[in-house]
Amino acid sequence: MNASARQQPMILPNQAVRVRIAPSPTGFMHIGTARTALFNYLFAKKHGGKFILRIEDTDVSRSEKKYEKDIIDGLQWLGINWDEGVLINGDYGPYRQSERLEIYESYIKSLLEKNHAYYCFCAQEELEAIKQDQMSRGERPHYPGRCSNLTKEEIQKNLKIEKDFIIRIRMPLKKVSFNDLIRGKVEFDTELIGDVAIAKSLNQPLYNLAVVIDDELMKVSHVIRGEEHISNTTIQLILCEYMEFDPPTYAHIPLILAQDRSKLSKRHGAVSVTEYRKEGYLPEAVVNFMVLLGWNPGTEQEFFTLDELIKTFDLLKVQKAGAIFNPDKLKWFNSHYIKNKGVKELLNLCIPYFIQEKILEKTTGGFKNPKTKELVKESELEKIILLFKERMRVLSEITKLSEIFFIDLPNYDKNLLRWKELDFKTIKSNLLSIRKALEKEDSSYFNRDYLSSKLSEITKKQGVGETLWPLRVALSGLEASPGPYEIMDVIGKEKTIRRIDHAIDML
RNA sequence: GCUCCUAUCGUCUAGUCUGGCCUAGGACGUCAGGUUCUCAACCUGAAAACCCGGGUUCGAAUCCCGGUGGGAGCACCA
Repeated sequence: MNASARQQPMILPNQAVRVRIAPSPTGFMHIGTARTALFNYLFAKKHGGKFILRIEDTDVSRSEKKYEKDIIDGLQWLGINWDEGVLINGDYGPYRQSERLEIYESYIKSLLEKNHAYYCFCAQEELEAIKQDQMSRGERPHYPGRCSNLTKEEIQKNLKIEKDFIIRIRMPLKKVSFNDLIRGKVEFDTELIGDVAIAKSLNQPLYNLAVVIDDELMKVSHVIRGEEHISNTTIQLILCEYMEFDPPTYAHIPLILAQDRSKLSKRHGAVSVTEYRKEGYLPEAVVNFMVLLGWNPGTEQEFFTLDELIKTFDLLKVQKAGAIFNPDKLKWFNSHYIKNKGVKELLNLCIPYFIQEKILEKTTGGFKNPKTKELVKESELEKIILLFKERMRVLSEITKLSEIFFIDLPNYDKNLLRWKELDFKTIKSNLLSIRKALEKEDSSYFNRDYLSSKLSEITKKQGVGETLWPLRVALSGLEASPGPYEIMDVIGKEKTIRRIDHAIDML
């Protein structure tokens, strides 16, 4: 590939940009599909074009409504909104292939009439055997063309006895090339492909046929899709030729790879957008992360809003090699966006996790702790959120992190109260003096800054680590937690004293 | 196996078209230090790459040739 090949005109003259994402609802939306959708969306918006969502559900046995819903929900959640397509409609619908069957039928008939396609009555098992044989001889497996020259009578006879058939394209022998926006000139020899199947019956098109017809009818100008479709392009180009369609401009984007460099799939863990959403990733983070897999603006900017991306995105700067999915970087983006959220918004995002883990229960006025039966004020929850804003990488972590605020007394080994080599006697007396000082304070003054200044003298006298470590452990029961003043601020005077007493009792 | 695509730190990448500003820049991660009662956050620093071999040139990550590695596709799935 040379650079000059990439300097193709991006937009054909006098042609409106119309792109699409065409997922098949056979599984939860893959992160790769989401990224392809994003690239299409950005390209459309950048060029003032339209972005279409088309559902490719021609395979009835594998398609399910719940997956279609997942795809729709996922795109909406990410903020990748389509201008035309399912749910929205438009001038070129319907946008579900299963609702376009009669459209395909006329094209299939016409291909048959023009002898560009033919009926094939070969049995599947037979074909499978041929394929195995070809593979063993080191050939690329392809249909040998046995039914390509059946007479009209033979065909009629077979149809009459209702012999199973499929429809194959009559592949011309030639070299087919196209100019890929990302890869430059790509060339294939049709001989290696053979007469592939394009329909299961007159109104059951297969993928290659259906895409071509829909892209034509929906006036799709640019097909931006995953690299795995490069070899399909040849078949689609021939179909365009046969049906006298003007083919779209192609751009094949690199794949998202797993750690082992193979195509990212379910066996590698979470691959669906829904999974990330459930775990508590923010859509901003997912979008920001995805766009940088295989593309970058050439500047050192790392954080982008969708609007900034629309301005900056450039298809020609998309990488050609696959990009490994790096979960650490996704988390890093996520924690960045969490840190930049307002408390109220963040709280609302976290509440479902509290409820799911049965830490909070909805009541008429607000929330209640189902274990202690206490009411939990929103202001208290906000304080908690504030404490963990910089500590959580994904929202679901909030429940585990904030556990100590929803229990009666922490449970821990008394050795944890030990600061360095300090003996239990000193620890006990240090805690006692703190307790004494706190006892005098009015509970309404129990906030972090006030307490910190009030206790600073004792702390200095007894030693900072010598005082604060046991105090913090007494309050949290944890080796790592927010600071003692912060905890006291949240739990208030009464609970603070109780937890300190609990520690003293243990010693 | 065959066809196509592809190649800069462990990972995402800048730089390649238009050779010198590259003793190769940034980010994630890792490590060390600072801050600090702990953790996180934050700050500072470090280690870390031009796939290999030839050629062209005063000069190559960048241009040319030849290897090698990696990936995808090869369905009556999409």
